[in-house]
Amino acid sequence: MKTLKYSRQRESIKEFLAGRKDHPTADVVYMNIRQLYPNISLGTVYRNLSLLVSLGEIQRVSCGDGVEHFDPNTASHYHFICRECGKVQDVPMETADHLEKSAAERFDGSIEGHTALFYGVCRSCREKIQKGLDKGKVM
Amino acid sequence: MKTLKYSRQRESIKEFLAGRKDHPTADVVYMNIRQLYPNISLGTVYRNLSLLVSLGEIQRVSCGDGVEHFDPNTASHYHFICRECGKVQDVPMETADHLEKSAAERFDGSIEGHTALFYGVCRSCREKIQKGLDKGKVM
DNA sequence: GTGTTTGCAAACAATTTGCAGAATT
DNA sequence: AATTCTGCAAATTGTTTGCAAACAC
Repeated sequence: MKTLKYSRQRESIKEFLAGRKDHPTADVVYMNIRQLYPNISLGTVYRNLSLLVSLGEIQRVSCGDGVEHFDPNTASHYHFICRECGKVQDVPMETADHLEKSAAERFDGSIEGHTALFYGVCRSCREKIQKGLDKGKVM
Repeated sequence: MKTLKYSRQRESIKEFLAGRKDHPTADVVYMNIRQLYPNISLGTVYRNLSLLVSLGEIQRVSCGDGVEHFDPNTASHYHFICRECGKVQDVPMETADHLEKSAAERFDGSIEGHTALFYGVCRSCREKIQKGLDKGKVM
């Protein structure tokens, strides 16, 4: 049988994620936790993130950028990825569950759920681009 | 300047993809093209797939299974991934573009597009499960 | 003490890249 | 002849795993 034992590393990973509004990658988690526990290893971060996902305490978010992101909110919701900085954030809107009905009508298999990903440019990147263009046009 | 030269390998990759209703991975493309051109290398397959994507002739589809899939249909549409066999297919329904308006109202950044991914069990896996047969992963 | 978790390094899987030779124009 | 494309192998990147020591209960 497998009981769960306390680990300060795991605790701090949970805390760190909970304190973010975006959804960092394992490496970003690692870089940050290292401030507090300089000896933590990347393997431990990966192991704990996977454990937390399978415990249902956090959610793994894949968005096609080749890296997994982690979200402390396990409720079903939509995400946004910025094509400039790659940051992944929540989109605070209702999920369109009626889409699953439409899909089921037109698809020959059972639909169990869906995800949606919006992409574009986030606010801070939009601002940076505007400033960068202005400064860049110094001829 | 970079002109494009003919290559039978690239042609056969395009043909192979066009003849599939599902969206294979680079490795599956490789395995299949190898029947025709036994000396083709995986690197060439990857290079051509990337080239075709950047030419806008095919589409790259990421669906969180850790491998990229390739779709000969470049129009915006939704996908389905089977949690049993991993096969990725199209869902022939209209895209819900009004979602982008909703998202834009609630999100502080510019929304340029969206994708949706449905998941569940495809027909052939459902049948196999009912029969109790073994199932292999087809990516 | 028993079982879980850690740090480290090595292993892995998917994809990319450097290079010399082959193919296309 | 000039470029582009290929096959091969090595390199990269993100993630997982084996193991002995450290930690929690």
